Amino acid sequence: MIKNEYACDCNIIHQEIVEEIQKKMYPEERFKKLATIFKLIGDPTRCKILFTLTHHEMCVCDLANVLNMTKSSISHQLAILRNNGVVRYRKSGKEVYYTLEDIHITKLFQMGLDHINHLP
Amino acid sequence: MIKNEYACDCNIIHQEIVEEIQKKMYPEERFKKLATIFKLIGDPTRCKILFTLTHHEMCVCDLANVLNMTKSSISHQLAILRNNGVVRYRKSGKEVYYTLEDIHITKLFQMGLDHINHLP
DNA sequence: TTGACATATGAATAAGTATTCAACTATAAT
DNA sequence: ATTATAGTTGAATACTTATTCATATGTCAA
Repeated sequence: MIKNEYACDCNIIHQEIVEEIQKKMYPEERFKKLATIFKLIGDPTRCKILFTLTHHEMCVCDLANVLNMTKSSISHQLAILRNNGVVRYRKSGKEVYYTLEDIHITKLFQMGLDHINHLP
Repeated sequence: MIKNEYACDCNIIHQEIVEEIQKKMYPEERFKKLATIFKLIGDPTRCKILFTLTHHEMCVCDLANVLNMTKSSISHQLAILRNNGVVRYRKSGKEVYYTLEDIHITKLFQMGLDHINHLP
C-alpha cells in the first residue's frame, strides 16, 4: 500500500492495476468530448427532436406542434444540436427545415432507442 | 395552415406530416428513460469510471487514484451508476469492488468511444 | 410599406447536478 | 478496546442548463 499524498485523498491499494490503467488513460479533453456527445442526447426534448427528425425533415413550427412546446424552446434546443453538428438546416421562405446531420450520433441514438424498446 | 390554439404558440404548417409523426410518438415516460440512459454517460467523470471499469474491476480508492479525485466524489458518482444498474459491486474486507453490469449501456459507451477515437 | 408570421436570440429564472466538507458505518490491525 | 482505513451519505455550494419572456431579424402577402 503506497501513500499517494498529491493525487487524491487516499491510498493506492493495487498499484500495478492503477499504473496499467493510467497508461491507457486518455487526456481529459477526450473524455469531455465523449461526455458532450452523450449529453447532447441526454435530454428528453432533444430526444424527441431527434426521434421526429429520424422520420421526417421538419420546420420549427411543426416540431413545436409535435412536441407540444413553444417555438422559442425548440429553437434553443435546435441551436444546441446545430452548434454541435448534430442537425443541418435549410431555409425555404420563412421556414427553416431541419434534418439529421451527424451519422454517428444518429446511430448512437438509434441504439439507445432499440434498447429501451426491448425493455419489459 | 391550421391554427392550433392549445398545443403550442404557433401554427401547424404541414398537418399531414405532423399527424403522422404524432401517431408514431412514444409516451413522455419513454423519452425520459431514453434521455436518462444517455445522461448517465454524459459526464466526464462517469465516462472515466466506465472507461476504467472496461479494463478492470476496481475498488473506490484505486478509482480515486486513477481519476485523481477524492473518494467521496467517486463514491457519489458510483452511487448514481449503481442506482441505475450500470455497475455492480462486491465487498471484500474493507474494500468495495465495482464492475460493469449493464451490457447495453456498456455497448453504447464503447460505440461512443470508438467514434471519438476515429475523429481527426 | 405595412402587417403578419417564422425563426432566432439575449437575459432572467428555475431546476438540476457535480464536488466538497463533515460526519457516519464497517472492517481490519495492533 | 482502540485506532486507522475504506467507503457511504447528507447538506452546502458552485455551476450548468432548460424554459420563458421580450425583442429582433427576415420573408411573404396585401
